[in-house]
Amino acid sequence: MGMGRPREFDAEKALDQAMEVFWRHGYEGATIAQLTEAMGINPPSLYACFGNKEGLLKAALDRYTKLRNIWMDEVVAAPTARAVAERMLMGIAEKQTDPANPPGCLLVQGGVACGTGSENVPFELAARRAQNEEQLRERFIRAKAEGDLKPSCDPAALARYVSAVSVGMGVMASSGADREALRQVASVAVQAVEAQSERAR
Amino acid sequence: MGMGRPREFDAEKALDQAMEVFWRHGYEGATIAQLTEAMGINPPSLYACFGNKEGLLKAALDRYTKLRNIWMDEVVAAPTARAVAERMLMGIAEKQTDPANPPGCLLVQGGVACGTGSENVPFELAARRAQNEEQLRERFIRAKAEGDLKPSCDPAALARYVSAVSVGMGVMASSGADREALRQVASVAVQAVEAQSERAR
DNA sequence: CCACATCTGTAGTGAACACTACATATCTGG
DNA sequence: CCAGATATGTAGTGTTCACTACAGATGTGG
Repeated sequence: MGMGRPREFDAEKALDQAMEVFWRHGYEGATIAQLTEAMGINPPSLYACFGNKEGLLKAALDRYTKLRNIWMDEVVAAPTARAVAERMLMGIAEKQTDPANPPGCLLVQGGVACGTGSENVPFELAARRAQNEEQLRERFIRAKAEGDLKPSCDPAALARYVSAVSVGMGVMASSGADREALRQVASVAVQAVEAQSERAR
Repeated sequence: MGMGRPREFDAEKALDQAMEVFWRHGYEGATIAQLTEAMGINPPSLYACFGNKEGLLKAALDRYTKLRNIWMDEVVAAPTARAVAERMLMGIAEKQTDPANPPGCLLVQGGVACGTGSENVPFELAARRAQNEEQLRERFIRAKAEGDLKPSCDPAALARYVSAVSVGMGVMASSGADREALRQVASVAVQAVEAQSERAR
């Protein structure tokens, strides 16, 4: 038996375009018409490939978080907790104002609140944000074990803090804050991590 | 000539209910049916009183920011920049996990990204968030003049930072973070303000 | 008590939405 | 080259959306 007609579009290129639409308009604000237009395909191809709108979002999130996790691996490779925080927040200041992408962060812009029928979308995004927080938490636990962070420091709280700042920066970026403004926020934020550090500065 | 039939509902009570719906579902996720049901009125009454959905949102935001500004006045009345930041962020930890309201902050949950036709809603929310940042900024400028903040400190950057943290906490709250988690974030965040303070601790 | 103005409830309106039926096209295995 | 399988494009489907026409109700000024 045959294998059927092959797909005529590149699923990853299409996902990149869908990602941008969700990023700019949010899950509910993005329409199938906008998505298919950006992806260069027709609705039946979208549904055959991704199931439904939510399936498309999840596929786009998979792609987004995959790239992001690679970057996070570099972030947590920094030598100290302070350096980790600085590398992360300064990097976020760059990324969230990169003109190649919509401003802000897809994991926030995708939707913090949704209407009936899409209630789990915000949870889906929160779960992916939690992954990054978890990476930070583990890194800070190690930092504490290494004597880099003070014995009184709570690594989980510190990870939550850095995660919260990055989310806040994302919202600011999406509402027009420029790169320099975000850098300033990052710069101040890092000082809280420094305050939790053993004098290594 | 007569003055017409008087309104049968309390506009402020109705606004409180509408506020909660927007808060929980966001601007786009909230439907007129949900809003009218929560407000206890029918669509024509809503449109006669508030113009349209966006007018209703603005009225709800007016009410929300009015109450919030009263609170912010108390916040900036704290004696030092550090105390201002602590009072604000700890207060936000309480408010954003108050079971009397939906979790998070209406100025964020209302919508950080919107679809075509509602593009100005995120700007509307951002403008109201900027009001609080402005209040903080002025307070920190004063703190610097008073020698409470270091001469090297940028009050605008510090205000942006505290504002960003509060937004980040709001997103965390809406995705399930409990009061204690937010308190921990606030506690860490304050240390960055402390680092900008002249030794008054 | 009458003219006028405004509110309220019922019952819709057209438009936009996510999603799909169906005919056609393009592949593989035999 | 044929049968089975999957993709594509056209053209819809029913549903839900924000919003409103209209008729009746309830007030005030003269």
